[in-house]
Amino acid sequence: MASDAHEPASEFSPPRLAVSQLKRIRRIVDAAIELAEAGGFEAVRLRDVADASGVALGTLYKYFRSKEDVLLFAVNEDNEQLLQILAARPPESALATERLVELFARATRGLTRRPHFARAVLRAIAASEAASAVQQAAFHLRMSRMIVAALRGAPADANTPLSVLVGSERERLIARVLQHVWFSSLIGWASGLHPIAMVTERMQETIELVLEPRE
Amino acid sequence: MASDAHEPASEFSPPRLAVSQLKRIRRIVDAAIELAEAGGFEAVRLRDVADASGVALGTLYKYFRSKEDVLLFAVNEDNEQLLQILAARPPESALATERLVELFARATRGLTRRPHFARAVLRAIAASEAASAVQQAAFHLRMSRMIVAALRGAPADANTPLSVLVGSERERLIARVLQHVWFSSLIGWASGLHPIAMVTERMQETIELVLEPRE
DNA sequence: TCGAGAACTGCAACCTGTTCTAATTCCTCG
DNA sequence: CGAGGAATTAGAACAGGTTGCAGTTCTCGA
Repeated sequence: MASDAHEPASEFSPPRLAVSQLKRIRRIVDAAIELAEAGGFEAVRLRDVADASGVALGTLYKYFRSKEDVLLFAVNEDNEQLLQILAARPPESALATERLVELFARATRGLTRRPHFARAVLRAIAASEAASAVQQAAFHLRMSRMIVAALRGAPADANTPLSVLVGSERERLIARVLQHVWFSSLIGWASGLHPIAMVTERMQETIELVLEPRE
Repeated sequence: MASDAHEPASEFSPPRLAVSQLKRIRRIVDAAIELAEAGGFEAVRLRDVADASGVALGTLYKYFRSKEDVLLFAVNEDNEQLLQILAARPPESALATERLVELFARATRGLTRRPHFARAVLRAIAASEAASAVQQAAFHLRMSRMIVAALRGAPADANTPLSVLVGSERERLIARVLQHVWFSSLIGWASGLHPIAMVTERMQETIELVLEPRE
């Protein structure tokens, strides 16, 4: 099923791509991001993406399986960047709960700074098929790494490959729970269930519930 | 935006529908469920749904805004039934954690008994627009009620209207967190990220993390 | 340098969600 | 009963994701 030429820059298949091809991919992704920023998921019409990036529709489909795939790729880039930033400037508070709250506040702000784009990628994540599971997993592993780092008050390690698991059993459990709540809250925001501020607020409550002993 | 004739049986607009109309809706929903059970989200082609239920496409669109809307309606029915069952036969364990684990085990089993249908509705939930937020909210409120009941070891109340909030602040927080984790895990399952057994396992871990004092 | 094969292009075609329309049927109220 | 309006129908039409194809261009190894 999962073939060879697909999934550019995936951390799993060695990139046998010429520079010109990488540039094409870049243009495709950039065009998709731009359209998504302007009008969300529906505004990303692949015909337009192809046009804007000076590429034929067929070429686009050579590199990406679907519309979701393009957006998933974009959000993974974003997320990778977040990891880099957090590695460089970790949350500074002395309290684990505060560090986590800050982590999620930053992540949420980073994502929803471009609300249309954020809604678009959330929709792409939620609707993605098994074929794109790899992308999802990468995102997940990256977030876990950041959460564990925040729990420990250590800077996140942006260099070791994602396949290396980090953290104790309990730390990984907490990381999973927080990610689930975050993701699900974001979906709720994207569906118009609640405003964005509530996402951060919910994360704060959740972090306190999970980390602090019962009152 | 939200108009009048839309959203049959919604708990918000008084049902001014003739019996014949209710029957049409029933046939539509049943046909959609059947197709979803057979082949998942993509197999629910609205032309086929209309055909199978002996209704014109236009009529279908008179009662439902979109494909997602039909599936959302179906899953809400399912969920309503779960609430009824739980009201009649609540989890029996003496321990709150065990009652919750059982609640989610039952809910998960009930949903994924028909895996294709489950994937279809999860996709519908995740991708739904603001227009369907009402349906989502109803689902959420119903789940909250069941969770709070399980926390207390009391039978769920299936009769008071959903608009009445139940539980203390803390109980509602726990209910939210558990729902988020559940939903997000299910999405992960639906995307092929992990097997269904893992959903139940993750719920168990999460419930213990949230309810039991730190080790 | 040359030729084979891969990459790319432009474009048409297909599918399915969604919308629209012009008839037709049904129901209700006077 | 009869008229008017709502509900329904069949079917066309439109949009955008996805696929397929025939021809052109690029690239790379011999």
